Order: sequence, then C-alpha cells, then structure tokens
Amino acid sequence: MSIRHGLLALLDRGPRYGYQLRTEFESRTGATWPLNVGQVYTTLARLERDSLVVPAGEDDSGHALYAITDKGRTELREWFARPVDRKSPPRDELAIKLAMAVGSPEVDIRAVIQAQRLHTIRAMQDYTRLKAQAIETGPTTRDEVAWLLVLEQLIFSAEAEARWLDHCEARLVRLAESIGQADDDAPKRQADSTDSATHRPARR
Amino acid sequence: MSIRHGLLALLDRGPRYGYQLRTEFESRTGATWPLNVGQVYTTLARLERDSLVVPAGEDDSGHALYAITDKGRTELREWFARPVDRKSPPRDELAIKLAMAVGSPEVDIRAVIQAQRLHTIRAMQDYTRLKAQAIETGPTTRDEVAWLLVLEQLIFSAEAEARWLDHCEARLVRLAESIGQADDDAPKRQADSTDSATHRPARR
DNA sequence: CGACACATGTAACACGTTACATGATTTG
DNA sequence: CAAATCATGTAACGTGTTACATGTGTCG
Repeated sequence: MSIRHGLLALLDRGPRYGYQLRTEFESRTGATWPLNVGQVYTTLARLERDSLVVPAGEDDSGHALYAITDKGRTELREWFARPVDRKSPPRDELAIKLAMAVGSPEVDIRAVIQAQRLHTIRAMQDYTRLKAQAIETGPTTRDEVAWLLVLEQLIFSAEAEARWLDHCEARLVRLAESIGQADDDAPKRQADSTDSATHRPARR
Repeated sequence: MSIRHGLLALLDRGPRYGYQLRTEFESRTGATWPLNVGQVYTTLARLERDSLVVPAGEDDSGHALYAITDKGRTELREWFARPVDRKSPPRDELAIKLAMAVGSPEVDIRAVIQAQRLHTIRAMQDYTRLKAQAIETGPTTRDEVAWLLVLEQLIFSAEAEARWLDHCEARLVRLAESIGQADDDAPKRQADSTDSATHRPARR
C-alpha cells in the first residue's frame, strides 16, 4: 500500500500525469526505490477503480492528467493519521532465515550471520556516503530533505540489523552448549514439549 | 520469498504434511507471524510446481506428506548462503509516508511522527515483555531460541525506528526555517532545480 | 540518422492473504 | 452432544513487478 498512497499524496498537490508521478516519486525518495513507469499506470488504474482518483483531462502538452477525489483525500488523511502497524510487521526474511537456521543443525549459522553482516555493513556504508553527499550540498528543497530522511531511515535500520546480528552471534555462542548436541534428527523432534506443546501437531 | 524458503527449510529436516508445517513454522517464529493454513497448501503447490518438493506418500495416520527434492535442497543452500538484499530494500511504508509528508505542507508531520512513535514504542514494550517471559523460562529447545532471536530482531528494529523518528523531528525543527514558507503550491514546484533536475519531467 | 528521454499503456505473473467448503477426531 | 482442533484443499483477490508494444520529440 505504499505506492498507492504515495501517488495519492503526490496527486493531492494537484493534477499530475503518469510519467510525472514516477519522476516526482523518485525525487522524493531519492533514487532509493526506483519506480517502474508501468507500475504507475497500473496503480493509477486501480486508484481509479476505487474512485480515489479520476481522469482530469489533458495538459497543455496533451498529457493525460489524473486528479485526486474527495474520497481519495479522505483516504490520504487517514493514511497519514494511521500509524504503520509494527505489531504485526511484515515477515522479515532475515529473521525467518535465522530462525530456520537455528532449527537446522547442519546449517552453518555463523557463516550465514557473517555473510549477512558484511552485506549489511556495506549497504550501510553506501548509504552513509550518500548521506554525506546530501548534507554537503545542504538540503534546501523539500525533495532533498525527504530523501535525507529516507537515507537516514535506511542507515538506522542497517545499523540496527548489524547490531542484532552481533547480538545473535553472542547469544548463540552462549547457548551453544546448552543445546547443540540434542535433538538432531527429525523423528524425535517432537518428543520434548514444555510450553510449545500447543504449537505442535499431535503424534498418533 | 520467506514462507517459500521457510517451508523448504522445515522440509529439509524430513517429510512433513501441510498442517504440521504451519505448526512448526509458527513455533519457530513464535506466534509473531501467524501463518494461515491455507497458505501452506498454496505454497506447497507452488513449490511442487517448481520441483522443489514432491508428494511423498502418506503418514501412518494418512497425512499427505511432502518431501524436499535435490533441487529444493540446492535452492535452500543458496538461500542460506545469499544475504538478504539490503541495498534495494523493500519500500518501507513509514519512510515513504514521511517523505510524502515532508513534501506536503498541509500535513502535520509532527503529528504523524508522534502517532507513529507512540505506536512503535508500545510495540517495542510488548515485545520486550514477551522477551522477558521467554528468557525467564530459559530457552532450551531450538524453537525457543529461534523465537527469542526473532523477538530481539523486532525489538532492535522498533528501537531503531523510534530513534529515527526522534531524529526526524529534530532535523525538521532545525530545517524548519530554511524551507517552510517557500514553494507552497503545485504549479511552481518545479521552478528551482539544482541537482534533482534529472529527476524531473520537463515542462513544456 | 541513431540514441535516448519522454510518454502511455497492456498483459502476465509472483507472492501473500483471506474466505470458504468439507470432513474426521478429540474433548468438555 | 457440541465445540474445538485437526486436516486438506480451492477460489478469488490484492499489490508489486516485469516485459513488452508503441509512438513522439530531442540532441549530438
């Protein structure tokens, strides 16, 4: 629902045409999240289907304009007012990967962590470099400020991820002996159950 | 691609049937990401379509088993080896929302930040409470360790988000006067261009 | 002239997700 | 017996994403 609302927000500033929306979207978020042009048109079609936007004639240059509707403005206001749900967050692939790795003794989990950490830190450095550039010029336009914030979000996230990975490694080392050798093959995996019994299918 | 690979990882430990997979998936990730049962079956169908799993007869109790194939194992190994891409991260809804809010003067961006922060912090507290419980019992099984790691990932992320929100607020306050009054309506938004000219559609 | 940016779309697919149908088995 | 859990699926929809088709205008 990001593109949808993003486009809606752009249209709230006045009628726009497809190609223009892509351009503005990208200049708001920096080139961080390139937006395929085709997607603008499909998204616009869906927004129109839901009566959040309507075709609004043409530009001086013949561009097909779209305008936000009242319903669209309402939806947009609600979107801004409604916090992004972090209580049922989207499944994070990395978290799932590590959770699965923990449960699979044959996987070298430290290698997984190490590879990810290298990647994450490199990404963080790239973002930091971009941020330095962005600050150097001094963010003056709204677009530049917006991009700076996005960049910083990426940096904060990457940093948190790196720290989490360190934490995982430390925790796994600490717990290595308390697990480790037990429960190595499939059939007997459901033998011991303490509180997670409710999560497990009965064996009959 | 999280569920797909998650199920594959579970199947790597031996043949499983659908319902069982959901149960095991959930006990690995804690109840953090409830998995609709139907989704297991659709995902299994797609995995079978791609020859990553095959039907493997029945259980003693008549459950329809699936087994991972060599191709599936290869795919799984590659998945573990390949870091999750953080250089072209999935569009983060919150980042987009703030980027759009910055560009829309009529939006009360501080209210948006404040609402989000409350939500995020509350989520963080919930997770922290769960973590305390998890640690209290002492994580012994692999499942419990996995869940603990997932929980901590959520906590780390939420914390980073909260800090980023604070940072945004501070930055916006600092930049308030240097922007603020300029560039308030749509038509003239494209007048001043420094480096972001390349991002903007030409006006003709 | 040829390459490239501008500009508008359509078709097709992937994954995630929910709702529904259906029945067996267990348990209070 | 009724409700809940176990168990297997199907149908349908939503968003995100890519590939393709097509044409205009511009610039070196």
